[in-house]
Amino acid sequence: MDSKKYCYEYPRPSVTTDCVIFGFDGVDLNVLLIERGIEPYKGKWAFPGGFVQMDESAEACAKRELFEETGIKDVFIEQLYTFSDVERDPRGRVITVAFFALVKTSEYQLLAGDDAIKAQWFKIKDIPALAFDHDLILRIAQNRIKGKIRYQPIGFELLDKKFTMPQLQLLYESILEVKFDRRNFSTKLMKTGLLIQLNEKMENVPHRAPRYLMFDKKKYNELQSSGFNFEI
Amino acid sequence: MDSKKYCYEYPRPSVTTDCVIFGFDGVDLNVLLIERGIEPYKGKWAFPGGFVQMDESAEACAKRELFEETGIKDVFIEQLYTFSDVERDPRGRVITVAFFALVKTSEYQLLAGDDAIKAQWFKIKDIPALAFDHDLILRIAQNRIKGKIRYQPIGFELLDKKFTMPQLQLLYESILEVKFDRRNFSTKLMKTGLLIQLNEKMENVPHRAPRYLMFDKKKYNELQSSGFNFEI
DNA sequence: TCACCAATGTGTAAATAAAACACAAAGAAT
DNA sequence: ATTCTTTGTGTTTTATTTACACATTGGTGA
Repeated sequence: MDSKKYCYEYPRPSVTTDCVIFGFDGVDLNVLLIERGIEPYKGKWAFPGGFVQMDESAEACAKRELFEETGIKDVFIEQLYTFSDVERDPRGRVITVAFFALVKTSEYQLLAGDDAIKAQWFKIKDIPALAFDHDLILRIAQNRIKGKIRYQPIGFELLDKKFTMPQLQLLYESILEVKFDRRNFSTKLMKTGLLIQLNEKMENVPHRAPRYLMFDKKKYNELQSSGFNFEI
Repeated sequence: MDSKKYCYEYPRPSVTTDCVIFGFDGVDLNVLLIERGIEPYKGKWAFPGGFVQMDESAEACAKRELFEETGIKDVFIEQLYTFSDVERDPRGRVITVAFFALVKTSEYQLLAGDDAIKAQWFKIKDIPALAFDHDLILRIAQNRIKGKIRYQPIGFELLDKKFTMPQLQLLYESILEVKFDRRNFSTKLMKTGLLIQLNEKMENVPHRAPRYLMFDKKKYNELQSSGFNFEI
C-alpha cells in the first residue's frame, strides 16, 4: 500500500508554524525552547511548532501546537513573519509561518522531566545553538517585541495581573536593553491613565513595600476604538 | 496519464504570494490592480500574484510574479502578512504570503489595452470590489505603510529621484490621511540631514518655483548601521 | 512695464514633552 | 530608636513640537 496518497498536479511545499514564546522571570526576558528528540538537528533546541492541518488556519495551528507541546493556552499570540528560504529545512521544502507569544510564566509550571517533550526556559542573553533557521527567527522576534512594546501595552501580558512599578520597569528595561530613570518612568506610565493603583502592597520585602498595580484593559480597549494610541 | 503526479503522505495546502503595489500620482496614493480573466472572481480586481515554485522563496516568487504581470522590477518590496484562513479561496486550501511594493509610477507606464493582463491604478479612496480576501489584505497593507512611513524613509521609493518639498508633503499627507503645517514639515524633514538640496528649480509653474531635493540614501545607510533611526 | 497673485523659503514665540535631579516616607533589621 | 534600602512624589532644566508671520520668487495680465 502506498502511503503517499495525497496527489497534486504541481509540487507543493509543506507548511508549518513555529512559535517564539517569551516569558519574564522578574529580571530577564526568557524564551521557551524544546529539545529535538529526532533528526534533523536531534539534541538541538528549537521553537515548538508543527504542520498546518487542512482544516485550521496558521494561527489555529500555532495555538494548537503551543498547547500540545507546552500546555500553554489562551495567551497573547501574534504572527511574526513567514520564512520560506528553499534550503531552510534539510528534509525538503518547508515554509514556516512564525508566531510569537507572551506568557505569564507564573501561570505555567513546566513539567520538568516529562517523558515526551523536554521544554526549558532560556534567558534571551544565553540561548543555546538552535535548530534550522531558528536563530534568525529569534532575532526577528526580539526586534519585533522591542519595537512593539513602545507603542502597544503588550508588556502586561508578561506580568501577573497584579504587579508593581519596579517590576514593570525591569520588564521594559530587559526587553529594550536600556535603563530608565525610575521617577520619569513611573510618571510616564501613570500618565497613560491605564494603570489602576490597588490598596495593597507587596509583603515581606526588607524596605519600603511597593504598591500593586493593575492594567486597565477595559479602558484601553475603549480608548483604542476611539483612535487613541499608547506610546512609551 | 494521470496529471496529479506529485504525491505526499499528508495533504498540503497550496502556497501563493500576492503583492499590494502602491504608487503616488502627485495627489493621491494609488494601488495597482489586475482584472481577473478567469473564475473564481472573474471580472473582479485582485492583486498580482501566483504560486510559489519549489526552487524560489516567497519573496523571489512575489518579485517574479510582479514582473510577469506588470513589468515592474527592482522596486522596494517587503513581506506584509500571511493569510491562511481555511475558506479564503473557493478552489481549495490556499495560503498566501502577502507583500507590498512601492513604485515610482513615472518609471512604469502601464501597457493600456494589453491583451493578456489588464492592470490599472486605483486611488486608495476609490477601490472597486476585490477578489478573495484582498480587501482585508489591502486594509492591512494600508495600516502597515501608515505605520512604517513614520519611522522609515520609504516615502522616497514612491517619488522620482528629484522631488520638491511640497510633493513630499503631499505624499506624507495622502498616506497618513492628515494635514501638516507646511513650515513645520519642511523644518522637520530638513533636520533629518538626509535631504540634499539641488541647484535646480521646478519650471513653468505660475508662482514661485520650488527647489528640487534628493534623498541621501548613502548617508542614510551609513547612519542606520550606526544605530540611528529616522522619525517623522 | 509693473502691480498682482499664488505659492515657496525662512524665522520666532508659545506650549508641550522629555531629561535631570532631590528629598521625604515606609518598613524590616539591628 | 537608629540604620538601611527602596519607594513615592515632586521641581527645574532642556529639548521638541506646535502655532503663527513676513519676505521672496516668478509667471500673469492690465
